[in-house]
Amino acid sequence: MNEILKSGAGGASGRGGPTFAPLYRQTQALLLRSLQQGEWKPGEAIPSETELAARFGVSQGTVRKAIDELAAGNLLVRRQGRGTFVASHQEVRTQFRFLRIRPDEPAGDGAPTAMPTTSRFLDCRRLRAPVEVARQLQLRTAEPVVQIRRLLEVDARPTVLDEIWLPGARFRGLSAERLSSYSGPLYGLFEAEFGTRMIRATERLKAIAADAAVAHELDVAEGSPLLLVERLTYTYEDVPVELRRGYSVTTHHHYFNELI
Amino acid sequence: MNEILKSGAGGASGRGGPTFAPLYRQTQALLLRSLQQGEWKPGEAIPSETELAARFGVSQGTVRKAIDELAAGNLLVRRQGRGTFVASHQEVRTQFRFLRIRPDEPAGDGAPTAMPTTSRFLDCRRLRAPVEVARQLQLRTAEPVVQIRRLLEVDARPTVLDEIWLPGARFRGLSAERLSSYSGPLYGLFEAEFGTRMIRATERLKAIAADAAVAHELDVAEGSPLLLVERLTYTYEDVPVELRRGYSVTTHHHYFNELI
DNA sequence: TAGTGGTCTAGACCACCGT
DNA sequence: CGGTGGTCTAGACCACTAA
Repeated sequence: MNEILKSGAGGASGRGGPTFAPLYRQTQALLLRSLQQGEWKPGEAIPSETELAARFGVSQGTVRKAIDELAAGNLLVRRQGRGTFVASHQEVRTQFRFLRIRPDEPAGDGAPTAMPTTSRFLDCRRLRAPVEVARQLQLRTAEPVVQIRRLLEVDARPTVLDEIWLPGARFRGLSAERLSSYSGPLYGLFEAEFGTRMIRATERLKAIAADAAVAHELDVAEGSPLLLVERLTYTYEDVPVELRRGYSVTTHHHYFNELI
Repeated sequence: MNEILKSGAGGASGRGGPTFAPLYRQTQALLLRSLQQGEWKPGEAIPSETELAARFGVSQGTVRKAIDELAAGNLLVRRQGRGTFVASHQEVRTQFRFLRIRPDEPAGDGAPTAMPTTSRFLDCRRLRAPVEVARQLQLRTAEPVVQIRRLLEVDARPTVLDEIWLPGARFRGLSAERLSSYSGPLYGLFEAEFGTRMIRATERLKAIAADAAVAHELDVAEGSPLLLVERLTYTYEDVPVELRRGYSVTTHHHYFNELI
């Protein structure tokens, strides 16, 4: 199981020839491979820094730097005195990393404390991917996809109508029953049941006028301004695995963002 | 000019008594103080790591870690072989850190290449702070503030109407002439002419219906859905120094965000 | 008490930059 | 070439956690 690092591995430079990646990046790549292959599952501890240093034949400091960056990217979580763990969407800390809709009043800038959110599934169907969905998910048109629609109620108000598209091949057993029998974050289900961990996402926001169908679901007047959040979510190696369109009522809520 | 660090300085713990901050955090605090006091101006190089290590009486590795975090927070910029520089809003890299509106089509996820943006100033007035503005800027109601209104045109389309509020005391000589005679990013002017550097910002986004006045400026129909971006910008030590309300037309543009 | 991550050091060497 | 940041190491000690 030991891996040997040599100068001369991986890395890509600007022009032509391949360059040499620093040891800590090679170490990082090996860790990423193990994570992707599921050697350690979400929530589990990875080996200690000393152990990894021995395995990879580098110093502890080098392993440390490799882990540092993975922890910064929310792939790993360090806990002093306990170890380093594979991040999981089932944990509370990670809960609000991807949900940026907040009630207007209470919390200042920090994460909302106990925001009573319930998710109601409307339907879950298997379809052939429309052109635009296929393009964004990097599938061929008409490849099988799963479409989920659900309503998020925050503070007992219907607030977000989500329309979620997933590659059919990757989410084979996904069904309406499976969804409604599961409580907890959707991404938690995905990582536990389908081995697909959402790593990062890009979002595009627009203001649009509610059409009749959406207005009805959200209990607002047709033509009301809605916040449209289009999200593309990626798993390891920058593979897009979820397209999501969220239609949000922002009369008592807002989308929160921090620029650093 | 030398500073001596001892165990026992700064830092705040959960309960009661003060705790000891690690050396690299104390170093960071000293660097921050120098930055805030303008010992090194935006765009200038700070002393080398070795030099700082000697000045603060710590090892180079400790200075390095202190700088690492400041660089991660975009306060400093490292350039291999050249030195470490105070970040500046006058540079091109920093340009799009705070402007998240992008044209729909061209660029993928990367920063837009040569997005033709022109800023037209509508007015610049000195007023007494309305309640809500005062609250957010942590001023007393009716304290003097500067209000700037401007129109951003992207790709020759009127796209964002900005309404900017600044504390009057901090921006004393700011006037319409000063603004129109200055080309370049607003934050560049603020840091160069008023010694106030914008460090981070929080934004709250909503979808709203355009009222008559805003609709007229943006050349859209009254009631059209607009993206409202309310930004609170902070300088050193988390002091809020700018409140901005941006009304964006998102028919051909969107607000881009990345979740990590 | 043993094991983990967190801090700190000193020193070596490399990669890059300007002169 | 000299100076800068970037990498890597080995070892010491601290702080926290769990058994």
